[in-house]
Amino acid sequence: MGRGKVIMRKIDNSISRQVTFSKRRSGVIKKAKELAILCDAQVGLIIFSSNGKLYEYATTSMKSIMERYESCEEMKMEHIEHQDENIWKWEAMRMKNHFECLQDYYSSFMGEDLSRLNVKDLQQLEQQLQASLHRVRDRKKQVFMDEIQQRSEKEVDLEKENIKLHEKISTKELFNKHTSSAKEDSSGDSSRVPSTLQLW
Amino acid sequence: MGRGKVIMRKIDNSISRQVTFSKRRSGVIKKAKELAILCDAQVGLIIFSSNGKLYEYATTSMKSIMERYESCEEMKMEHIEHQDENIWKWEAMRMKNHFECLQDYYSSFMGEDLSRLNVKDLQQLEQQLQASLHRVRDRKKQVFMDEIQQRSEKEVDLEKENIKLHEKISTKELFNKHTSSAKEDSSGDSSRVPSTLQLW
DNA sequence: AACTATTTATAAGA
DNA sequence: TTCTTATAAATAGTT
Repeated sequence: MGRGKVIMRKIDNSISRQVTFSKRRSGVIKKAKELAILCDAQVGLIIFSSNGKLYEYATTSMKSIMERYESCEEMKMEHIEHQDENIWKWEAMRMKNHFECLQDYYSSFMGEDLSRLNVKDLQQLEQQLQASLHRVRDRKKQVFMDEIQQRSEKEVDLEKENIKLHEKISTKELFNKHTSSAKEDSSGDSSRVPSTLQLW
Repeated sequence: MGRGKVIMRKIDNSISRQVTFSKRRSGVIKKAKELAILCDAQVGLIIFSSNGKLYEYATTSMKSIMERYESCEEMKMEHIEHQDENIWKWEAMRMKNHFECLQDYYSSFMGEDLSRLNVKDLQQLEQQLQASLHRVRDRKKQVFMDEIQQRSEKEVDLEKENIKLHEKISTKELFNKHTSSAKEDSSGDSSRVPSTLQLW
C-alpha cells in the first residue's frame, strides 16, 4: 500500500527505516486499538525501536495484560506436562510452525520474479535462507540425536536387567535340580532368549 | 477497507464479531511482523479474544520482551524521579538496554552454546556482532559529538559576552578617568581576565 | 509534515 | 469456514 511494493527485509537506509518505523508503528497501534474496540478483545502491544525507544499500547494496563498472559502460560505448561504421551507430536508441530513462519517471511520473494532484485539483494536473500535452513536442520539433528541417546541408554539398562534375570533363573534351576527331582523342562526356553536385544 | 465503512464500536452480532476478530487478529499480527522485520524493531503482541483465548506474537520470546519492558519501566521511573540530574546515566542505561536487545537477538538466532557451531557460522556471527558493535559505537560517538557541539556553542556565547563585558568595563573606566580623579586601581584586574577561556 | 499513486486489508457477499 | 471482490485504509515514494 504505497507507491511501490515493499520487500520484506530490514530497510538498509537508516533515515527511511526511521520514517517507516514511525508510520507503521502508529499503523499497528491503530489496528490493535480497532481490534480491541470492534471485537471486545484485550490487547497488549510492546514495541522497541532499533534505537531502544519503547512504545506501547494496552487496552487496560500492560501490567494486567502481562499477568493474564503469565497465568495463561502456566496453564499451557500444565497441559503439556499432562500429555507426556508423545513428545514427537509436539516437536513435529513446532517444526511445522517454524517452517511456516519462514515460508511466510520469504513467500513474498518466492512469488515475485527475482529478476527485479539486484545481485546484492539476491545474495542477501540467499544467505538468509541458508541461515534459516541451517537453523532448522541443526535443530532437527539435535532432536534426533537426543532420541537416539535416550533409546541407547534404555537399551543398556534393559540388557543389564536381562542378564540379572538370566542369572536368577540359572540359580533357581540349579537349586531345583539339587533339592528335588526334575518335573518340568523350562530351563531350555529361558536360555534361548537373546541377551543382546530386547524387543519391547 | 472493505465493502463499507465501519463504525468504531463493539460489533453487536456475535458471529460477525468473531469473524472480524479472526480476520483482524491475523492482520494485526502480520503488521507487527512487518514492522519488526522492516524496521529492525522488537515487538511483543498479546491478544485475548472476548472468549478468553490467547493469541500472541513476539520477535524473540514474550518472556524476554516483557523483561525488557519491565526494565524500561523502571528506568522511566528513575528518570522521572531524578529529572534533569544526569543525562549520562540515562544514556548509559539506554545503551545497556540496546546491547541486551542485540544479545537477545543473537542468542535466539544461534541457539545457545557456541561449541556446536561450525567455522562458517562462527565467522558469520562474528561479522554480525562486529556490525552491531559498530552501530553501538557510532551511536556513542554521536552522543559524544553532540555534547561537544553543545559545549562549544556555549563557549562561543560566553566568549562573546565576556568581550562585551570587557568593553563595558573599559568604557566605564574611561568615563571615570575623565569625570573624576582616580580612587581605586580596579582596571588592572579586569584586563588580566583571559578572554579565550571561561572556567565555569 | 503533506500529498497521492498504489498496494494492502478487509466487509460483505457467495 | 473459505474464497471472492468491491471498496476503504494504509503507506511508499515524493515534494
